[in-house]
Amino acid sequence: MSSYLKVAEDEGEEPIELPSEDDGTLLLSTLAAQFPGTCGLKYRNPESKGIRGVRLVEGRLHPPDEGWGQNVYYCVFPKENKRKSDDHLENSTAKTKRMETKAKCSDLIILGLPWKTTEQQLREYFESFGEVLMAQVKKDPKTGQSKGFGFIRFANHESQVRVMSQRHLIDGRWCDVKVPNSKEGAQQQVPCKVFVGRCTEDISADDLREYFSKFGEVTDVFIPKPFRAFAFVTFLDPDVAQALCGEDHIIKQTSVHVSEASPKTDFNNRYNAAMRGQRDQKGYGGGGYGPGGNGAHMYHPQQHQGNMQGGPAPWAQGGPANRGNLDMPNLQALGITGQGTAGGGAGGQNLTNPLGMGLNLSALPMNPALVAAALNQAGWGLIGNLQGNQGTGGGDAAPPAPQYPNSGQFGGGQQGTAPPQPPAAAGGFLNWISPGGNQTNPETAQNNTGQQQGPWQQRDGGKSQNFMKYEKYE
DNA sequence: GTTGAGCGTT
Repeated sequence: MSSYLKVAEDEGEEPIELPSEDDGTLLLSTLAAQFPGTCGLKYRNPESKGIRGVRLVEGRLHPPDEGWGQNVYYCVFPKENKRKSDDHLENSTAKTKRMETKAKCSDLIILGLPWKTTEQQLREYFESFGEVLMAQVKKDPKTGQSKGFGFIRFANHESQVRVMSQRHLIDGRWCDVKVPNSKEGAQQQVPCKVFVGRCTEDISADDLREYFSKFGEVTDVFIPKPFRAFAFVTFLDPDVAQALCGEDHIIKQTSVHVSEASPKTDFNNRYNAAMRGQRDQKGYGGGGYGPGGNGAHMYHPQQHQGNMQGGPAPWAQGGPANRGNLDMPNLQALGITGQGTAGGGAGGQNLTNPLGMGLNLSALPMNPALVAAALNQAGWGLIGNLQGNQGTGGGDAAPPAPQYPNSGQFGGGQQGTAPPQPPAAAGGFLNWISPGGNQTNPETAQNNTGQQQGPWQQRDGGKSQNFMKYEKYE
């Protein structure tokens, strides 16, 4: 049984009660679900009056010796520390940091916003990830009704990268953040997402997440409703996703088949079919990840060069890449659209990856040190989890004791059935948490109830045919 | 029953 501890964003703020795991620890992911961007906890020691930090090991926050007690714990945000530590960064970190600040930000689209979320709320939510230059909620000009999506722009690219690599619980709904379609070269390439076919109805999102977590951190599971015998699983690391493609896996005694997740519109499918086998002539900056780049498998061999100077890094050996031999990060999906100007003159770069040697994001899950450097400010707790997950290396090595960074749902098993929709509590974020501390797992809610979809069905009326923007590719 | 929902008056 989990107990609850009080956590507030800062002193003077109202605490939220968060559930601890059976072992008494608090998952950083549980914390981050309520306080995005948090990297740790601190509290004021009642005896010494001093501020104490909470031990964080592999994504789990450990209670003080005397237990969580009635203390109110406060979130630690990376930005707070940044100013002080900036000048004392180790070289490698400092370099990474400089590079990151050179990468340009682009607008990001936020999909799935609650109708009631305002621009101010949107801004406030994302400010915990970094300076927000712009926040918009798109509305019907006549009625003022939100269209359920919006845009933000960060000042720092690191914030953008961070925000794009996870989903966001905003006002009780899970929202996706992506580079908008309208941005050049922003097609989702090198999918972190795989298609899982031949699913049976008794395979839940949790089952999929649990099963696939042994290969790498799973950032999302999507099961279309009504049941259609397939699902999508998204990994943090595109290498992991790629490596699994083509394989059969047995989940709950069912053989499921993993393959590439293809773009979802009819147009895109037609487009892919048309482009397959052709060389990409334009629009994809050197070819590669574009649907027409290299046949069904979107990796372009040349693109390895940028990352492969002198061969793979030792820590990469035997990693998931071993099965797919794929080293390119999902740069574009992370919003690195080719505008960056990473310093240094390493060879082997190419047009598609101007950041080349600098920011090998695909390495993140396998190289905690680089993770630490690249996501330094984030804290994230990924670090511990990634360390755990890298055990996938060596091909058939026994999976590490799995960490489940995103939920706490495994600690508690099938905890709670979510309400069909979070209550539209009045005002403010997080009010959907019932006062009794009766938290549900919104992710489970979204993926398992099949009803959470809320306003989505009504949003488009099935008339979205925004194909015009693709004309340039024909 | 093997491909998902949503993309910007500037």
